[in-house]
Amino acid sequence: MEKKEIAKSYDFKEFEDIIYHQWETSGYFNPDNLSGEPYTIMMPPPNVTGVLHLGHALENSLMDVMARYQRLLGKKVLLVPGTDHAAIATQAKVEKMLMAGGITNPRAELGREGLLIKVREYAEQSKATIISQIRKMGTSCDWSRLAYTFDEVRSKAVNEVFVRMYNDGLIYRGYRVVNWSVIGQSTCSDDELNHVDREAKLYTFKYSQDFPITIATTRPETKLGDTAVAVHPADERYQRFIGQTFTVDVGAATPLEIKIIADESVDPKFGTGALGVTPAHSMVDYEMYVKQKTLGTPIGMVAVIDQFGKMTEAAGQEYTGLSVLVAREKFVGWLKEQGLLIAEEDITQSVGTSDRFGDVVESLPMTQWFVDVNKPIPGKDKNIKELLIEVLAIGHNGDAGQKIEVTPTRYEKIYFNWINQLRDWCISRQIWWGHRIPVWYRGGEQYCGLTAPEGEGWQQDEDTLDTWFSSGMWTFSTLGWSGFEFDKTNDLKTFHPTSWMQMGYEIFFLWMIRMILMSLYTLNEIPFKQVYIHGMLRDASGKKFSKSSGNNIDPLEVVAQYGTDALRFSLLNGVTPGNDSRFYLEKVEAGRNLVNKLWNIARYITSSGLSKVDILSISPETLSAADCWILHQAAKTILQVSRDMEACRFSQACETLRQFTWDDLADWYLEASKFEKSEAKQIILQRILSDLLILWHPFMPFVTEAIWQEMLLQKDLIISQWPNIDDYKQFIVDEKAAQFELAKVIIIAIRNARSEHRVEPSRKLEAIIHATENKDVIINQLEIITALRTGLGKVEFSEKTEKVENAILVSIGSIEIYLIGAIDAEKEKVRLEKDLAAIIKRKDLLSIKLSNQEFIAKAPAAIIAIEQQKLAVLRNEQSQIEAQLSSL
RNA sequence: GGACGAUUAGCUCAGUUGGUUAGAGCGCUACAUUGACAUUGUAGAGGUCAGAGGUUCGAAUCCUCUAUCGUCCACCA
Repeated sequence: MEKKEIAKSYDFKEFEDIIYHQWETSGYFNPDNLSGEPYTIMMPPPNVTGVLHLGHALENSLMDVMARYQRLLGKKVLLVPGTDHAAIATQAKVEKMLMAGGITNPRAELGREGLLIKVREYAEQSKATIISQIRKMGTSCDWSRLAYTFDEVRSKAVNEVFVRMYNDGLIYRGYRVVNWSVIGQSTCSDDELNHVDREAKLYTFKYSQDFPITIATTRPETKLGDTAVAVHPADERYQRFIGQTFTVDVGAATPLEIKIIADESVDPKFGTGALGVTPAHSMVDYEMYVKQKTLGTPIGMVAVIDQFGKMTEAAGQEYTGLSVLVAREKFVGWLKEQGLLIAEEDITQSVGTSDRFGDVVESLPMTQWFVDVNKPIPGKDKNIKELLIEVLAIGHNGDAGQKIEVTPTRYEKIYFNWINQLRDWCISRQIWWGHRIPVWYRGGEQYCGLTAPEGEGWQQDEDTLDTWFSSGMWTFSTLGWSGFEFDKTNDLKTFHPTSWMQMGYEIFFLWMIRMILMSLYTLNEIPFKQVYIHGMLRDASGKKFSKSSGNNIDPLEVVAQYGTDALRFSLLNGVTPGNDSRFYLEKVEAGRNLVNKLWNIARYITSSGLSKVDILSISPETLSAADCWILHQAAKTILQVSRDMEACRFSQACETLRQFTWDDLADWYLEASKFEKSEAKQIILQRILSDLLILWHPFMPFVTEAIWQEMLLQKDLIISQWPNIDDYKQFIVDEKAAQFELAKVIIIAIRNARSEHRVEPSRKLEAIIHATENKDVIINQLEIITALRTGLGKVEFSEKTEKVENAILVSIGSIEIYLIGAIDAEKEKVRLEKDLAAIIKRKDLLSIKLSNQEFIAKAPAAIIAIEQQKLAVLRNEQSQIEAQLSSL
């Protein structure tokens, strides 16, 4: 057979783009061309705010590892790629760029349509970049199903769900206190806030000389809108005032009516133990306001700050139009003049800032749209909160088959904790980039529908929806769901609920909860069966990657230098679910070295031509100890890796594979095969290589595919079959495999001894165990120890063997070791005698090691059996769930 | 204040549900070198598994407490 010259090292540049193109055109990324049980993963859609970073590279690696593994198991795998329009994030980014370009107020100068054109241009450009980057990572996604949260199908789905929820009374419009970004001119949800510590002054004062209670505040200007003072109900100092109302004039438009109320949440030990209540400008105070209202003892609400961060007329003539900071000084000045200010103290305060715009958010009462999480869903007699708890606790409607599993499980605890404090979700945003709220107004009329109502004079709501409203629908909007008539698309029936979802813990609640909520509400199905939480990537010193710290690394640059496989390996190896990991180039280098090692193993194995005979045609009796051992190691590896993959222990799987590839295969078996050549060895090597490529393929798709095609001359690695150990089983003979383990120990001991005696080792001193054939060999460690100690009868030397030149045969017990590569056999013999003498001196070490061998000697078949059982358990559990699901 | 992590070799981290002698990668030291591979090979040094108690035949692993670091949530009016 004619063979072409294979390069000495793997050149990824020569293969990656070509191979990706092959995959794409092969059609195997598209499950329509595959058969088997469906397996679905929806790519968490990257925001169209720019280019992909290493975090995305990690996500792509994770989802692709799983997708490729499942495909090799023979499943109909769907991995849907997509992008997210990321409402606020994208608009904020474009506005910043426009402002940097000289447009001081983009919204005012460009208008709604004008600004949207700019944002759209930017988004489209980002999308193109992102998509090319995903390709570069080797992600095996179905490009024919590419989705975008803001495209036509997805937008239709958004409107459809909004209208349904509106009609079910789950979406309502209300006047409530919300987080407001003055710079962004928009609301922010609680989850979009970052809490930062800053210096503040705590002022202690009284509203008036005759007011009985002293209060403290860091926001004196808001006190112009106070309507109550709250104290702890058990606080003896203030109990007698509870229920009373005082009228005080602090300069606001109308004198303040301050009612003394009792509230458990007041800490009697903090400050004066009394709290001035400003319902309009504090979330906590607003909640007291609501509580008082339900109790039938309402208090007032006065907004003194407007949406531009300026004081309103309600704050009084002197304050109207002032910024909050100026108003604060003015009010403090007034308190001083009046002798009402009692103390002023520096404290550190934690304030909420807008995630996207960076300014400190104001709490303002506004009319906004909300999703009610406490109202029972019509026809389900459970509210959203209860549903959210149910799916993780016992499964949807108590069905264990509809239970969501989270890896690692500790996140489940955090989830429940979080759901308990879930408040109504504010879904309206005062920005323009996003799905516009499908509600129209005319006079006092309000209409909600998919399209504008008939008739003149209807005005659509100006606001857009929170970006998570659309990404919450991602698991099914990507499958073409967009309303009643599409409810039962084939894709939806086949691929939903999806099988596996992975996300970073930083968006665990933000996104996961919304996906569950949307899917349960819309389809009455869980969105996914398993969630895998990954940690954040940090730089070598443990810092977060960010633009501001200038430590950003472009994944494409790493790929250009080391190749995609090396990068993927470095991202997956040494990383455990839910934990942060550090990224540094040495790790990528290690990956590259491994990739190259694999390439060279393959090069060596295939260099003498390919055998056409299959492993099954070998008769087990003809195998040497080394053959038997490597087949056993291979079988064990296959089982362990399979188990690790089932349990999402990707790092562990990498480690197991690396160990087998480098230590077992390259360093021992391949070396042994150099001087114990046999036809069987070639067949075994070829078979192991072939299976090894399949095992590695999810982690390093390119190099495995390159070897598969270039050296094994085969096609379609991507849909080949995950190795099965049944073919290996018949070759696993405990005694033989154990003999090789034992030989390894002896060889290492000899090497040690050489090294201790500073004996120059001959060039390439290698050794191999040769099982005595046609004899029942029983490993008797005592026999061996005795032989080594005494150097008597059973240790023999011979000058040469028939098979290899310059080799010395040493027989120890029933084991024969060939020491290979000796230049001078006579000299070598003398050395070896010395070495053996040294070993005998170190008998403690040796005997310990040999006693360890005793364990291994019994193990091989038993280990295989145990591993196989464990894997079966893992897979069985899953197939039981599948069975339950399909029976519904 | 509440919750959740982490603490293992010089560095970065594994450790599969308690099991014989605690592992890997990188780094370091010594040695080797023409045919699979220097993106290499062989060997070596290096650990009181944060600390203290407890459970157990047996603990890095389970329980309690302490210390240090980190993250999230709530919050200081």
